[in-house]
This record gives sequence, C-alpha cells and structure tokens, in this order.
Amino acid sequence: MKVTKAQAQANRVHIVETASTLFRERGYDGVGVAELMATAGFTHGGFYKHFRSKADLMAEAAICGFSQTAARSKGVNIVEFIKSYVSRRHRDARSDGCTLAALGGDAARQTEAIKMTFAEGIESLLAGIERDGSMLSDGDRQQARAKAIDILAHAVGAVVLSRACPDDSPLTDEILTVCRAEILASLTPSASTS
Amino acid sequence: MKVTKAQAQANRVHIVETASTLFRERGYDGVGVAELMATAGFTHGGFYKHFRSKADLMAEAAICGFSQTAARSKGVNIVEFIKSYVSRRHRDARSDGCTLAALGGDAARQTEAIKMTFAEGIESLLAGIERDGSMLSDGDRQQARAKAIDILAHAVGAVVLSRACPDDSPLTDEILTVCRAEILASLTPSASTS
DNA sequence: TTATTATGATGATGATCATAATCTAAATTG
DNA sequence: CAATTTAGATTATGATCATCATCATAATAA
Repeated sequence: MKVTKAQAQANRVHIVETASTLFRERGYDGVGVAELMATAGFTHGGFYKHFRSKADLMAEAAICGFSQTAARSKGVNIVEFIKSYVSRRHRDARSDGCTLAALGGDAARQTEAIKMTFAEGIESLLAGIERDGSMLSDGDRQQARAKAIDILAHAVGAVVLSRACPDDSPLTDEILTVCRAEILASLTPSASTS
Repeated sequence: MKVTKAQAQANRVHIVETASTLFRERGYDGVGVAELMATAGFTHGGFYKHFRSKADLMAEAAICGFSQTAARSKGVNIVEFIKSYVSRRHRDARSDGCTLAALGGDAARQTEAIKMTFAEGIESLLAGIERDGSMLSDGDRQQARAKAIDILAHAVGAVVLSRACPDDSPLTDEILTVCRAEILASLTPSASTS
C-alpha cells in the first residue's frame, strides 16, 4: 500500500497523463475524480495526497497536454503542422489531439488559474509557429507574431467547427478541407500588404 | 397548478430560452435540470412533461440560440458582423453570444442528434454570411460558400482562444485585435487567386 | 355538468459528485 | 534497527445529478 518515492512520482505523472487524455475526450465536467483514478489504476481515496483539488489537476493536465502538442510539433514546419492539425485524423483523435481544440471552450468557464495555463499553452504553440518563419520571410517580428496568432485561431476554429458536426455530415469534412486550403494559401501571399 | 394550453406552451418556450442562456454560460454539464427549472421559475418535477430528456432540451436550446444569432445578424453586412463577433463585448457576453463559440467544444462530446442541430445552425450562419457577397463580388457561388466557411471558422476560433485566456491577460485582447484585422483584410483581397 | 386529459408540484430514486478522515504498511530518515 | 513519514486503500461525507411515480388540480371535451 506504500510505494517508493520515485514510484509515487511516477504514479502522479501517470494520473496527470490519464487526466489529460480523459479530460480532452469528455470535458472537465464529464470526468469525475473516482473514474479518473480508477482509469489510472488506483482507488479515488489517494487522490488528495497528490493534488489539492480537481481544479489543480485540471491545470496540471492542461500543461501536460500542451507540452505534448509542443513536443510533437517540434521541428515541423508550418505547412506540415497545418496539414496535420486541420485534418480528419486530428478531428477524430480528440483524446490524443490538441488541448486547445478539445478544451478551449471549457477553459472559458474555469478559474483564472486554469486560464493562465491555457494562455501559457497558447504562447508555447505560438512560439512553435513563429519559429518557422517561412510564412513571412520578409516581415518583421511583430508581423510574424500576429500571423502566428491568426493561424492558430484559424486552425483551432476549423477543428472545433468540424467536431461540432455529425460524423457522417458532409459539412464536417468540408470545413476541414476549405479551411486547410485557405490557411495554407494565406502562408504564401503573392503580395503581403502593409 | 395547471395552466392553459397556451400558457403551457409559453412556459415551455421560456424553459428553452433559459436553458439556452444557462448552457452557454456554464456548459451542458455545468447546469442541472433542477437548477435550470428553478431559474425558469418552476420546480424540477414538471421537466419531463415538457421534454423527453435533458439531451432533448440541449438540442432545442441550441436551435433557439442559433436562431437568436441569425436574427441578430439579419441585414448586417459582413464587416459589421465580424466587428461585433470578434469583439471584447462578444467575448465577455458568453451567455448572450453565439452558441457556436460558447458550446461548439461541448457539442463535439454530445449525441449525433445534437451535433445535427449544430450542423444546421452552422448552415444558417453560413447562409447569413454568404447572403452578403461583398467579400467576393466577382467570385462564383462555390467560392462564396468556401469563403463563408473560412470566415466563420476563423471568427469562432478567435473568440474561443480569447475566452480561454485570463481576463487580465494581454493575450486575450491581442488575439481579438489581430484576428479581427486579419479577417477584415481577407474580405477585400487586392488580388483574388485562382 | 360530468368525464377526460395533462400540467406541474411533491418527493423519492439510485448514481455520481468533490472532498476528507482514518488506517495500513512500506519507504525513508535517523 | 527504530522512528518517522507518507502513498494509497477504505470508507464516509453531504451535495447534486438525471429520471420518474404519484397526485392534485385546472383546462378542456363530452
């Protein structure tokens, strides 16, 4: 019933990862502490030895999710990033996909502390997009950031809209196809204004 | 304790409107039937005389919310629509704003029946955007629809992202400002490709 | 006026919710 | 090796959850 310090730490990490997946799949309000711990392989009693509250875990799970996405998009150029982000595969893999697309709407209803982790997560995604400056090779830094923000919002909106449609609806694919093409087209403007 | 047929119908409508507001503010899982009925001015017992289930009400509330937004954007040109949609005012008025921006993320986790109402809601919003064809005066119909889809996803993404940030975060305003400008700029392209 | 229908209040159902006190056994510390 | 700490199981807390059976009553139909 007890476990080595390293094992306890590993268990904690495992709980956070499990939560991150489960929350993305069913929303913050759709998963209870008991089910969460059971899924991670524990009884729910030990939960509060690891976290001060469910809200605390939500914040940690968000950080975990964002770093997963950041790690996955490491060294990937924007074109590839958009192609994989605005895709059927990503749309159908909610529990494994971007935290922002899966829980952005839920975050709006959570505490400021949780929103803070989302803001940081957004910043890290922006950094990843900005790093690959291929979409504005001649622009200044401020424009690069603006473009990154715009691309991210655009891509998240496409995935959220697509997911809100029935699986067999033609609209769900149409949204992805259209937005993917538009975003990619906006990356290589024939003439950048201002 | 009983009420005229017309009154019962009015009560039903009132419950749907209340639900539409409450759901947008707190999410589908964030509002219970009891609280919902209490807010509407009833006890929770009568709920199932009006609706077969909570899920049924979610669908009806979504339709109600979408028709509100459609009515509000009636006769408004795209520029004005975007200006009001991608705005601080809209971001802060979740319970009164667009159902898609408030509950699009939640919809992904609901039944196909509810997603169907979202798909229909999206179509009605698209129709509103397409009707005002000022952004593609020389384009064909298919391009107009594609552009409408793109604009809607873009705008929804901006609001969702902004709402996921803390109220006092500079990022929350930056997202809106940047995206609003980019969307408006995309409406009047100096040279439309293909 | 009488019979029928159906609204909506009351109250109960059994789940599940987040949180917590208690206890144990093992790991760490001395 | 002894003392202390603590992970995690057990169990309990009191709310709240969606759903429903019951019932009085008032609106309608006969």
